[in-house]
Amino acid sequence: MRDRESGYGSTGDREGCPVEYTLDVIGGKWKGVLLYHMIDGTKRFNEFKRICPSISQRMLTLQLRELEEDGIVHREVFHQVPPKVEYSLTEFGQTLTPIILLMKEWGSKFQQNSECSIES
Amino acid sequence: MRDRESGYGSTGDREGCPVEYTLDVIGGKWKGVLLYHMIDGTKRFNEFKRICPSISQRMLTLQLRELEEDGIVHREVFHQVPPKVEYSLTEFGQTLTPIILLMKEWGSKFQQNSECSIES
DNA sequence: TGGTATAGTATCAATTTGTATACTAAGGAG
DNA sequence: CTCCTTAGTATACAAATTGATACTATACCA
Repeated sequence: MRDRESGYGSTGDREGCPVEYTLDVIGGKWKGVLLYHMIDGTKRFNEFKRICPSISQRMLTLQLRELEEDGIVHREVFHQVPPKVEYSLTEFGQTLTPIILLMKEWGSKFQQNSECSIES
Repeated sequence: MRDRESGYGSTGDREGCPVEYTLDVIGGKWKGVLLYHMIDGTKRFNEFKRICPSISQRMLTLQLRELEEDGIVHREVFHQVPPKVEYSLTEFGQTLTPIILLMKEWGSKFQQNSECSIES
């Protein structure tokens, strides 16, 4: 598990914490998107690169590793040449799908430029 | 509305986008928490400071302003002395409550140290 | 005249996050 | 012998986010 230094004192001021905890797990810039793509099955490293080309290799690695550390994602290495690594949701990770899907619905519903949006 | 330069090309690789859009709106380090506390009614600036003392005054201002810019939160200034400013969810902001509540549920369920979570 | 309260700003420093580029390993193809 | 592939690391750097501290305005209260 990753470090979670919440910095809370012992004063019991943690009412907002569950939400904060959840956002800590899925709130990374790319995590929700990666999770979303794993809902419909296992994905390989380069598949992610193809699906979201705007994420750099380094960030992809880092975000996937954090998800792995949090027990959300299972990483399976196939010792082949060329190498093959598959990423999938763990059982624990699956418990997040309702949230992700709800976020997807909300996003589709309210995103203005739902089709093009590429400017100038 | 805030800038949203997604940096996507014109290749239509935006399947993950709704999730990304949603996270862009509520994914700020403190936004989910602030939203969560506004679900049960209007909050004043100092109430937020009391509820989550680990957020600095500056960040509180910034995050609330972003939520305001995104049309999620309504900010009402009362010209009194000492000043009073009330923050509440807009109608649009209310559409986010299912997500926030789901995140709260998930968080409460899986957070290890749940010693002092929600009162309710 | 000074202190209290609220809701902020302003400024700078530190931390976190992200990007770009080059590099590795290992086996097979040419 | 060199190039191709995949799934990364290593390094250097830039940008964005966050934090710490001090400061403002205004009216009331003593």
